Amino acid sequence: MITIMNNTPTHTSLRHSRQRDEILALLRSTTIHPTADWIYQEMKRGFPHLSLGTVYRNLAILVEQGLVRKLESGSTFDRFEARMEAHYHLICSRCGAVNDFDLPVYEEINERAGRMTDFQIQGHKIEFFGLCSACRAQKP
Amino acid sequence: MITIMNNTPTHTSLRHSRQRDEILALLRSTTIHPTADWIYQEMKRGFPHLSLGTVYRNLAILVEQGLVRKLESGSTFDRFEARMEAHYHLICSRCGAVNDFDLPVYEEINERAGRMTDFQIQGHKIEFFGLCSACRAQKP
DNA sequence: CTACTTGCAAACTATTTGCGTTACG
DNA sequence: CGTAACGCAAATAGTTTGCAAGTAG
Repeated sequence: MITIMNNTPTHTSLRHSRQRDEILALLRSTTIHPTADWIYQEMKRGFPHLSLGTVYRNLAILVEQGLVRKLESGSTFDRFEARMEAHYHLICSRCGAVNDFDLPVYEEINERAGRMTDFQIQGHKIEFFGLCSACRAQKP
Repeated sequence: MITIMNNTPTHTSLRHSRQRDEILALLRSTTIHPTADWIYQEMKRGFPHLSLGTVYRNLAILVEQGLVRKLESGSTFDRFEARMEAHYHLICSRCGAVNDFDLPVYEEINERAGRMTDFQIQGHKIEFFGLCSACRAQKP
């Protein structure tokens, strides 16, 4: 049996750096959908001279390589995740926390939508918003 | 029959200004989901000394009054709309154009989601992305 | 060796804010 | 009149970029 790899050449270098590997490892180790600055702060222990520019540059490369996804989480700053299968998100409208939300993905909705528009639909995104349990417990 | 108006006092002034009225009128007259800068450019004809700060300040007030909604459209800039009933959006992943998309709104999905999480769900947002007809026609 | 990557610092973009003046109600 | 709203300009915040030096392959 022959397996065909979908190794679309990414036009991006195959070179690694300890910094880039660590950013990916960090993103894979958490479900909090970190910001660039969170990653930066976290990594400064191991890389005392780390630059925020390096974090942003590597995040862009990882996104381009399809290893990381950027979330425009409805805040003033972006968040990132390394969980690449389709899934939805739950966003706390008070504290901004982002959780994965494993509602079954509506695959059919793209086709259904495609029949209703001249857009060529590529996908969809669902974000639920509400109050996380911590914020629900707090005073107004 | 007594109709109870849900006139929650908005804690926002009831005062008008020609600029604010015009911003709302502009937003109500279009379906393109304008940016603050688009509104600014558009209004400069009638208000030659208009300030971008004024546009932003009024947009914030209109949002607070529930007359306008801010869309974080997945770009570096925000877009605004005055169509306030629940509806979804279609976003061109090449040119960033935002269209309304009148797929019937899944009301039930909030309750269903609520049973699956300790978040107190307030609502959801669906964005479809793809290529608009103009971009589909273009060369890569 | 030779690019790709880094750290540093400056630049950029969208948005917000302080302040003295204008104008709506 | 009093105070919300204005225009102007400076300030923020998050992100991007130019450059000289470092480093992975």
